[in-house]
Amino acid sequence: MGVEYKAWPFREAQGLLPRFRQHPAAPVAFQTGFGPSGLPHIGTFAEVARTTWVRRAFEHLTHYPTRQIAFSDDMDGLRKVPLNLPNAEMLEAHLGRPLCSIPDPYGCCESYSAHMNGKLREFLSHYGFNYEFQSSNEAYTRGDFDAGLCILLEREAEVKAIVLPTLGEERQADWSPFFPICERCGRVYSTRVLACRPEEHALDYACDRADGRIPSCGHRGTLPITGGRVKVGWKVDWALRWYSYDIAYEMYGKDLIDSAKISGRIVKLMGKRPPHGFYYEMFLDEQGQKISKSVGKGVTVDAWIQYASLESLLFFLYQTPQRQRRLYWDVIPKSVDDYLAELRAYHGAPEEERPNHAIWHIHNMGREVPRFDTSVNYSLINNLIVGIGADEPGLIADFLERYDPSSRNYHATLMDLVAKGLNYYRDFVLPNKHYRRPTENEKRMFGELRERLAAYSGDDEKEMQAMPFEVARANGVEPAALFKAFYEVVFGQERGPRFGTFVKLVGKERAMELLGNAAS
RNA sequence: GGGCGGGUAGCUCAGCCGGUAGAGCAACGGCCUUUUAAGCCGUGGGCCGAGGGUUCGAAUCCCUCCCCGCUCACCA
Repeated sequence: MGVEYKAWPFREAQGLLPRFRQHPAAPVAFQTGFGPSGLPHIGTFAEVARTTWVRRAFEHLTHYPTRQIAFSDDMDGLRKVPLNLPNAEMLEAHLGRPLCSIPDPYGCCESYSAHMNGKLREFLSHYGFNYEFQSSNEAYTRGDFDAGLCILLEREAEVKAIVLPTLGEERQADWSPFFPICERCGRVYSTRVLACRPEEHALDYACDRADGRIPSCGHRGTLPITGGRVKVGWKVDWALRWYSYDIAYEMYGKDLIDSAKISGRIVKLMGKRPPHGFYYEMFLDEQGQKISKSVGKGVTVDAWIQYASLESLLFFLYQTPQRQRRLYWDVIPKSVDDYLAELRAYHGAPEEERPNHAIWHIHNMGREVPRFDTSVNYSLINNLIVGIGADEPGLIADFLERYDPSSRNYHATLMDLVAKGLNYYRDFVLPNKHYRRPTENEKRMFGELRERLAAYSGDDEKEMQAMPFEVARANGVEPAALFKAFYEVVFGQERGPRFGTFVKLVGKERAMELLGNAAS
């Protein structure tokens, strides 16, 4: 191929090329992970989106078939009860059991993890991602991992040699790559491996490792390692997935860099090559803290969608994944306008340059790129909303379409921007306004202004503009003081739109209503 | 302590496969036949964290150091 694209998804895809000198026999597998102990959050969304971009870039370069797996770790045990879930007492009783064998705290699905998995699938499908869902529990039970498990059992000592040095002294004593699920009490975090029996593909264990709130039942027994009766621990589990599904690509947060290294060594030990890795930086909240998974702090996908388009979120997520960035409400307006600016620029870019644009990646490899050739943008809309203090979308749109007639060609998009701008205004601008009560003198002037407006039959901007001046002079007050009072009382801000323009825009009736309220 | 990222205008950041700095907001000034501006036009403002190196030339590449943040060292 002649062109070298420098956009990061292409750099990633290019890193993958040396693995496939020949056309691969099976679709090239890209994977994302999901921990179903909580609801899917924006990090999960970001990971799936970014992986999709790399996948598409790879397809663009090679035309090889690919697949994307969303893998859910639903065999993991519950170590502590999340704060944001109902039925905490019930969950407490199931600590240490795999998520897939704990009842749904919401009571609607067949298990805890089934609920979370359902949410994930709903979430990803709703936003149009292409992926195959894979449950860890189903994979274990079905035997997807059996071959890999047998290799791990044979080479248990070597796996230990890799993992033990990374553990604390205390854990080293009884740590094993294998976590048997106790046949009697069903817990996975209370067991301890006593002996491995590689020739029988089995191991001996004891359920006597009570830890904190996780009890043990004291049972001792022997279990085959296959068929989902035994799972493997974290880094080993990751390696096992890579091994069993021939994962070629997986990205992860920078907190997992060390884990990925360990897992890579394990998968090599098993005889396969680790996937091409890529780590991304974490998003920070307003205070510069990592966005929490369990506590509903920070921006969620659904919340973003209320204030701006999905595309603007994707645009945000596309930018510099390896740089730490703040993800907070105040980044939304800028992101929307940056996105719209890119959208305008995109159509003017030469064909061969387009794959370097975020727009190309966001809109299905440049196949479905909308147009938005108008100067209207989100900040204009927000300013307008603040300026006229109106909450009628039609009114705002009217003004915009007069302001720039070309915006009429994008009416639907415009209305969406307006609706979302109004949401943003309501939730983030309005709470910061400080309305004050008018003085008696000001009330009287508002009343007089209202009467003048009522007595006037035309709708000439200049004539209406003259009214506040007349009222102010008649009361021996500086016009500036009256304007200021008007803005502070009606808009909750020191400044506002030109009076005549404002009345013309919102209509005399509405203006009189506002003045009437202010005067009472 | 290890790993990762950042330190550029008052604030938030872009620029970083080298050619003497940009945007948005804020500030200031001006404009729409009257003093009010959602809007428009314009202005000011930065030894680009510190030092050294490579180069004709470095915010941009290399080295050292300082500061800030995140993250792993317990668990998946």
